[in-house]
Amino acid sequence: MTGGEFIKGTLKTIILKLLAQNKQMYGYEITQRVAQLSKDEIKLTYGALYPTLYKLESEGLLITTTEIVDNRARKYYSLTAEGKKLAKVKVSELQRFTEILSAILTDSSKPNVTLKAWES
Amino acid sequence: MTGGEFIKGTLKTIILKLLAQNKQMYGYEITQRVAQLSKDEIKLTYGALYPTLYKLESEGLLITTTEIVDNRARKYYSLTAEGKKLAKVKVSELQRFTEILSAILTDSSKPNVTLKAWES
DNA sequence: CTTATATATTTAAGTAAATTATATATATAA
DNA sequence: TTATATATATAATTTACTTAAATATATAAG
Repeated sequence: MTGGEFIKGTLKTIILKLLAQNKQMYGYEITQRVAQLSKDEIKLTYGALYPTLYKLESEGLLITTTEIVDNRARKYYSLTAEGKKLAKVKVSELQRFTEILSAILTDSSKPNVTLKAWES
Repeated sequence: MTGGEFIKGTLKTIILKLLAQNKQMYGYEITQRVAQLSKDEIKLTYGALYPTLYKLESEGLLITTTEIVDNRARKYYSLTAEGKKLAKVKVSELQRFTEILSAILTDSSKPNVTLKAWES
């Protein structure tokens, strides 16, 4: 993923979220969708995307079906029941995280003089 | 950082933000402040925190001063001019990123049938 | 007085997750 | 025929964490 080093832990969850919404998507499509939703500010790299998809597959969270489109094999990914469950959990965790992060970034308060535990 | 694998690329920016706001803080204080602001949902690990502080120092983004408090050395960190500049940039980049991420996570639209570039 | 908990910093080892780069292949546009 | 778009795969490298352990002092609790 490119366009900010911030993506780091979030790729798996982003993929789960998109697949939870679309039933089936192929790799390239996922990169285009993220680009679109982010107004080109986030570009997934294939070197990150495909290994992550294989990992999710190996964990039983998604399954693949291959179709021939325009004479080329296209691999579609869709969530298993387990994948759907995890998607919900991960999406809500990440949403919570963005809220906290946002709160930290917009906070303007100063810490109180740090009291020792036994002073409080 | 613990309490979510989502932190990954964000620690440096969080530190810069807190120091931009407080002129000087010490390592332990930073962990407590993040815990407080996140209602204990994010706990920085020292293994992540201190190496990041040293890296920021080696990059000229902050300087340290040591004070003796309660008979123990305490190392205070504060931003250099360059650190302050970078803090602004990074905080606004990360804010933008959280907005995009939040948009992706809450989006409920389906992609159009993917048009080929030459079809659009 | 001994133990547990809190305060405070440091650093090594291991792992996970990305980036970068490369390879392969077909289709359409210029 | 060259460039760009579509599409997947994977190796090598780098970065950034987690986990764990070491060190040291202070206060609280029993």
